[in-house]
Amino acid sequence: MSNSKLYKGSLNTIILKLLNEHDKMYGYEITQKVKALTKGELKITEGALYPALHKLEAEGLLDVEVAKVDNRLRKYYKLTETGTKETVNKLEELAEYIKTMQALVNPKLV
Amino acid sequence: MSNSKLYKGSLNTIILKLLNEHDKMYGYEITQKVKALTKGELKITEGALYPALHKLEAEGLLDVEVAKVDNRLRKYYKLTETGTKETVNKLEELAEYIKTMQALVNPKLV
DNA sequence: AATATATACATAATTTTCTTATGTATAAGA
DNA sequence: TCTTATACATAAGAAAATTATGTATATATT
Repeated sequence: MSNSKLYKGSLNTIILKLLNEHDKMYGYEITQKVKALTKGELKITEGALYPALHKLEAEGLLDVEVAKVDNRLRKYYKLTETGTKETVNKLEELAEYIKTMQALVNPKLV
Repeated sequence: MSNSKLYKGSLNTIILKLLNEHDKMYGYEITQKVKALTKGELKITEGALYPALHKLEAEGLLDVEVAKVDNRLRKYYKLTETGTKETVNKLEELAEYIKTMQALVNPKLV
């Protein structure tokens, strides 16, 4: 994912937020979108992404729809209602995380 | 550590930064300091903290000094020179992480 | 005096999340 | 023809945490 270990635990937040923005996306598209948005800083590996998508689907946060484009398989994922609610939670947690870490590394400013 | 998984991977950064601020600290003191600075948001568990301290020491980032206070053992940790350099790296990584995540969750602002 | 809580360390089993490696298959470009 | 891009998947292993224990002393409460 990156040389930094801080991204551990962030993958679900990233997936959910992207699906919240783009309605429906397929796995490979997510990897490319993340690469583009972060200017190459962050690369989502397939070994991390696909199991994560399967798990989110199993938990009922994502719905999947299979399509065939140019004779190739695509699995489009979209948020369920529960998934949309969970996205809000994840984003709140991210904001809280950033606030907390800033309190720790920059105690004078907080 | 917290209900949020985002803290996974942040523990070393937190330890190094606190030691950078406070010169020398012992394990239990670190747990209390984190609790206080984050107003209870973040609780470092012993099962995470002590192995992390041992590893940082084994990697040469921390020096340890044992003391007896009130007939109880304390292990004071302090940054080595390498540890101080690594603290700078970790803080840069944290800043980069926050920047990257903001690009992902708030693409319009970036 | 007895009991609970706080201080202070430690580790072992398990879980979660990721990396690395590998596999299949089609399309497009050099 | 061969490499790169597209598109999925999983398995083995590593890393970092959780949860559960364990030891021991000091202090506060009942």
